[in-house]
Amino acid sequence: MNAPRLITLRDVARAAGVSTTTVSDALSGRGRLPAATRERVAAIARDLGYVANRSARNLRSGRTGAIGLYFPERTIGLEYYMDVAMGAAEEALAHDLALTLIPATRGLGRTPSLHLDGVVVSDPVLGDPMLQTLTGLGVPVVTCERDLTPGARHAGRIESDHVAGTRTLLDHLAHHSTQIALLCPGEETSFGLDVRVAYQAWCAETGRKPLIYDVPLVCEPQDVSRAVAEALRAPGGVDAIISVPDGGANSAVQAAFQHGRHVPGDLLVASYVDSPSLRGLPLPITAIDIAPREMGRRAAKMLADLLAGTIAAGAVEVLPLELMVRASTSPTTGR
Amino acid sequence: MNAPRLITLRDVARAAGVSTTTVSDALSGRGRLPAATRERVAAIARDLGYVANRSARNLRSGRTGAIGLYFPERTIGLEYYMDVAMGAAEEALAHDLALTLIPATRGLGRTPSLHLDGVVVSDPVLGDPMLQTLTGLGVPVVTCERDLTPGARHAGRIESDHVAGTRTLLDHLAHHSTQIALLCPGEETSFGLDVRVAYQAWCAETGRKPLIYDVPLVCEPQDVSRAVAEALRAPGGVDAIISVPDGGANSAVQAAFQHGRHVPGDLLVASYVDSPSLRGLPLPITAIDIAPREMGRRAAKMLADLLAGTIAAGAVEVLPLELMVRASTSPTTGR
DNA sequence: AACATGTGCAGGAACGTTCCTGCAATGGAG
DNA sequence: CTCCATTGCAGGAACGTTCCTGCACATGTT
Repeated sequence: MNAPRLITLRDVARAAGVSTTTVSDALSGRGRLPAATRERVAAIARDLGYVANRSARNLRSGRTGAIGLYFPERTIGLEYYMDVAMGAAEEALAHDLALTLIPATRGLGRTPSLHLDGVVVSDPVLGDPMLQTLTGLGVPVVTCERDLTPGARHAGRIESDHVAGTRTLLDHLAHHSTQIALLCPGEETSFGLDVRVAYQAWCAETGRKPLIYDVPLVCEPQDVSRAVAEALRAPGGVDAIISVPDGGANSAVQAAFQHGRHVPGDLLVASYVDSPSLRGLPLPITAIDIAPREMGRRAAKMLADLLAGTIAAGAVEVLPLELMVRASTSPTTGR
Repeated sequence: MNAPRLITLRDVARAAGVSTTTVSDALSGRGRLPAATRERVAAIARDLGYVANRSARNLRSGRTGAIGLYFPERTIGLEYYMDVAMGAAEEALAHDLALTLIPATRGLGRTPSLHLDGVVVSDPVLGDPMLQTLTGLGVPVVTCERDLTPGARHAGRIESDHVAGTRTLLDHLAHHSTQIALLCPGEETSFGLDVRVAYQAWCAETGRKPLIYDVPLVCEPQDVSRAVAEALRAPGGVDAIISVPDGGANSAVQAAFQHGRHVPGDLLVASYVDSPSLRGLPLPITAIDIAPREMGRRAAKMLADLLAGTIAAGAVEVLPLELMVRASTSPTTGR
């Protein structure tokens, strides 16, 4: 029942007739060894089924071998973060790092000690106390999207061009609509802020009146229903609605039905954030694919590169967005 | 920029004028030490801000300090697993364990080495090659729901009584309906199997004809739409539909609308798996709350207890289910 | 007084790596 | 042939913890 006494460096060294130093160097690519020796040792290690003990390696090298992932808790829109998490986990594993989930420590009495080499924060929310905790760890932080906290400086960032994304979506909707309402979370995230600002700028340029309806970041379906009801009462009417949060568009469509509107006949509905649940509905919903899996993947890769010293702190990467046009905004083709 | 040379046991020992052994014993509760000494040492350690080095502890004790979480990849229904993950992460942290996400290693060339003290598998799927990989790690495995693999024996299990849950939901629907269709995934999971079997038994007892329509475990909205269309064509008609997968009920309602049916007026729709997105829709959908967060929490706790030796292998725990009656199955109160 | 028993702690060997240092052998330049 | 640089490897000290062993002292028992 006990662990079957794993193979160590020393075992490999004995089998190869060399020192542990040589084995370590051969496997890691360090030291001055001819290729022949490296290969011979590597072959023996493989045959013996040697796998390096992580705790020993970590102890010696002062690492923990793990990076953390933190994101705000939500009751809807979790598909996005799930994808981010899976992308990050895959990429981390490819770099020999474990991806550790960091729960929001609301109820915990003592602050648990987090032993991590770095942290990925997906969608930092202004005022979230965990942000301070995590940056206080003294390890590199890579954020997905910008951290709006004044003076916040992180080791790296992946971001999407939400200004461009918003404009693309608006331009698309403008083909068949004139009054476009935006159901948007507040300015606690760079995401919400950018979409808002881009929307306002676009409205100003095209001479339209901006119609923004707040929905909370932690957005429940009833919040969307309420916002839709309000939007439909707008003076001058509304002939298109963008629901920004992931998953909100379903509720928006249903709410519109309840108010006697027909999508896409006399009302276009789009989501800003795409998600699998929007794709195959009886009425598929137009959205922007913000590639969450790729987001997680890139963030983990950037963190791994920062830790390896391959890249320097302050890196920023921009992820492309893609507009997915579907039936909910195609009045001519939609039935 | 370098790590600020953390406080070690030796530092505390020097400050307290004792040996490292004494400090280690005092903090861990081992050894023969009077309470006075323990408290004095603990106070000094606290003052110095001592936090134990995990790698060293792990190396010495042969642990990794981390447990893994694995679940099948899905394109819908991720909210459930997200909740499981968060519950598990919280509980793990409370036991000083890190919760590591295990991605399905489809594309990875080499099998990455997983260094874990134990694994939680949420919803083992029959035939999933990862199951073998994970049990092959030689560490305790706790499953959420049963593993249907023949001969599979795991260290522990948390399960829900889906037979009881299914009967409760069916009894509820029977008040206002006679022909109840079931949109159910196959028998690769104990969950799908139990719901199916319970449904068939209930139908036999109540003298009804079972109407089962397969939907894949990895269930896209169009799968649900197709199944609904088929169900509505059933000879003798259908006046209630249960969509088993998380998130599928939304699509079912929409599909029913498209076929000219009114929910809950002339068709009741329920989900088996509850999720936040069902709760606050304009038409809230009846479902069984299977408490995913608690599921994750319990699984992590059981694994931690197994590792600590507090409980013995073979433990099984059953989680209560709760029927959440909402408007989609209340033809009298629903508008 | 002699002896067992228990208490309070210290010493030091591991755990499996990494990496710094050192030393023989080799090879070319003078 | 001598000298120095380079190559190929070995020795061994850390990293910070746990835990086995042992020693001194105190307290009871005959």
